Amino acid sequence: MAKSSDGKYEKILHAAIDVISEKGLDKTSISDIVKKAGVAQGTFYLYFSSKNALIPAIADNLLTISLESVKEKTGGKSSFWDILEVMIDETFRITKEYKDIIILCYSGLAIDYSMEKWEAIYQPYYVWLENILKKAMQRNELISDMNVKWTAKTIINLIENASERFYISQSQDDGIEVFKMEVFNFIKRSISNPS
Amino acid sequence: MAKSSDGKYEKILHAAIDVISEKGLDKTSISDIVKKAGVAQGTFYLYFSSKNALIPAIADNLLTISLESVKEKTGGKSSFWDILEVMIDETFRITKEYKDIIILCYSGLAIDYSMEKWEAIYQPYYVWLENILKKAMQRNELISDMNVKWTAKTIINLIENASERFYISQSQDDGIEVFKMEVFNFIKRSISNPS
Amino acid sequence: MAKSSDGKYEKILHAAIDVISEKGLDKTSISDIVKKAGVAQGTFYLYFSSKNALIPAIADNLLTISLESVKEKTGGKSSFWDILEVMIDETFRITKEYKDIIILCYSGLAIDYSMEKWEAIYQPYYVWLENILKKAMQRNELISDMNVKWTAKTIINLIENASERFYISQSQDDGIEVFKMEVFNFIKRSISNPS
Amino acid sequence: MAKSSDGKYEKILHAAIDVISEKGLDKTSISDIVKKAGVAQGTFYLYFSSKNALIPAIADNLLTISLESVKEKTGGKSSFWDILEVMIDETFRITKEYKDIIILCYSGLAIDYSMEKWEAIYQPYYVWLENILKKAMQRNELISDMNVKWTAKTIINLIENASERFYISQSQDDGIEVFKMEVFNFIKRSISNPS
DNA sequence: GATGAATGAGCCTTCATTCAT
DNA sequence: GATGAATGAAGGCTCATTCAT
Repeated sequence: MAKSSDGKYEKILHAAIDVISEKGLDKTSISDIVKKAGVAQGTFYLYFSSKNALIPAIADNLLTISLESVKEKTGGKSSFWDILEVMIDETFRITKEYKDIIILCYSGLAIDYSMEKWEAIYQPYYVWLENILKKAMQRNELISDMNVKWTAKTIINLIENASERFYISQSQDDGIEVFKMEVFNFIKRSISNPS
Repeated sequence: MAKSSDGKYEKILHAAIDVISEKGLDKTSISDIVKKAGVAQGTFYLYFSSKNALIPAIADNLLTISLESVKEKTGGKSSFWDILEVMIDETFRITKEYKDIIILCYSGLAIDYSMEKWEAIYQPYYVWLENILKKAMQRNELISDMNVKWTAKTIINLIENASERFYISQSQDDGIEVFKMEVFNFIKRSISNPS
Repeated sequence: MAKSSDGKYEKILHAAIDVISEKGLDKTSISDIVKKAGVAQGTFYLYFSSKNALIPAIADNLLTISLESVKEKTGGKSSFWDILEVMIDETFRITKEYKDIIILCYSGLAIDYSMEKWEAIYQPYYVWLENILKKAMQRNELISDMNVKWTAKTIINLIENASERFYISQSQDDGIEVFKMEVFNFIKRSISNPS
Repeated sequence: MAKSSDGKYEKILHAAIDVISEKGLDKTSISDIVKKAGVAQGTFYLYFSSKNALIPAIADNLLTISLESVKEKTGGKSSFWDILEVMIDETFRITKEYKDIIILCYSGLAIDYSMEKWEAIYQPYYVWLENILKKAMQRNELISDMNVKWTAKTIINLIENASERFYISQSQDDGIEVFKMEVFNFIKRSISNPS
């Protein structure tokens, strides 16, 4: 059930990630990608309809990696605050490691008014966190009057944005630990059950 | 007089905003811009070094408009919560009105790894809010153990991201008033002084 | 078969020679060349990296023609003086026929500081004449204390320059026969063995 | 009787020589030249009708310098062979010093089929050498059956070409002294009176 | 499915030249 | 004479896409 014969889909996808990370989306040509992937020019179009079709695939790939990593690291944990800590740690780690791909996703998804695709791609992450939140609410760890859907999205965004400010916008007024702690506390103050 | 410039910089800038909003950055050619601006092809390059040099200028222009609008609307207010409400209202309004430019800024600033420019452009907004926060802390409206710099950035981002999710990513699970209220409460719970 | 190349390289090269001979290098656009060659604009760049890359190819082509013609005409001759006469005749004939290309080579090779390429292109001609000179020395037709390498280059240059003065610089104080004879005698007086 | 007010003609000419020597003719814009000359864009056109009009002026300037230098150095000498030696030395020296300008003249004069201008520019040099040759013939230093006009041109060309091969085409099989000596002897064998 | 030579539309950019001041 | 902002034509080159093999 492989995507295709020789894993050419993956070859092209990873070559694209490599080259675009290095040269930026604009400066990267299909020619660069197929050269790196070791396939012919025309082969690209057997797997991707166009250059822009790459970006959702890349973004999806990145989010899948992130989510799996978070799921794995939070495997045994039940306390919401432990899970939140892992989410923060992992988001910072992944932002650092894949900052070039993240930039590419920003520039790429803005093309063609395809911003809505973000939401589709993030959907599994949102759903996962919604469930976490619900369980924590049942355990009275969190306040009860909370819009779970909205809060899940906001928390994910808040963490991601903080780490992007840190690693991409180079806004490093303080050390990374301060950054992480601020994120944690900002969220905790807002949604923990004071009981 | 009137020779130098003749407002050509502004003419080009606004023509660029118009055309790019309509067609998107990639599909817009310099030729489109100068035609709309009513200047010669070469004149463009007297004011902007390249096509990409437009984006920071556009972003800067947008933020200046936003900030001025917020400042004006909060003119007489002293309560932090009144100010926050204005910020939320204005951010949603501007996001709606200028959603195309915002998208363009996302994609444009991601090009050339010039993401750091965001921070420079936002600087005046950050500084303004930091001062607001400090005054509110002195009035005991807010908790005292707060990293003002970090919180200012986070609040601005949180509001913007929520409104972008609403208008751009079309994540309209709930009505706009719910969205706005969630933002307000999330922040309030996190930083208001419970005293 | 017939796919690869299909003689497109030659088509482009000869179209370039034709058009540039007629219009001059500066006034000739790639567009002119490909139109004449009957290939697409982009195809040009599959065979030549840039417009300037044409000139060495053209120069090489011209010298190959010249050398082959000289070799053929001197086929049966053994006397150095007969060979020299052929060289002079052929050089004058070719200069007349291809004066436009020669001018183009002068101007083209001067671009990009690629003058050294001249020497590489002339190498086969130099080597051929060096061998002729050596054999003539063994037959005692020529003086024995002669730097063969240097003399070969100088003789070739001397003939070419004279014919260029005649056809290109229009310095026709005297008839062509006088010109040719002067060249012949100048060289003969300098290197013939008086024995 | 200055060419113009502030020596702007000279300023532009020398700025042109400097910039073109450094960047090459093609890559040099009028803008570069006027910037270096410290005059306005439009001022250029008060002194030169176009960019190409520069080259004959530059070539003329170079030859005037060369000829004056040769004349000065041969001031007291009467022996033709002493004069020839000076000519060779000076030509090599000037070729080394001004190789970039010489290249520029090659490429520039080939434009617009203006090769004939070479001859006009060289005229004073030719005439000077013709007179030297005539006097030497009267002193029986040289053979008597010689086309003076043709020989003058050929000698000048032969020396120049040898030095260009040495410095520009980098054809340095032998040291410079060997090169110079070969030139001297080749000419001497050809035209000295054996008596 | 895989190839890669060929395509050709289109764009950014340069730069010689002009002209109102 | 001098200026330099403005012009706008022109062209080299790129590159996504196609299609015959």
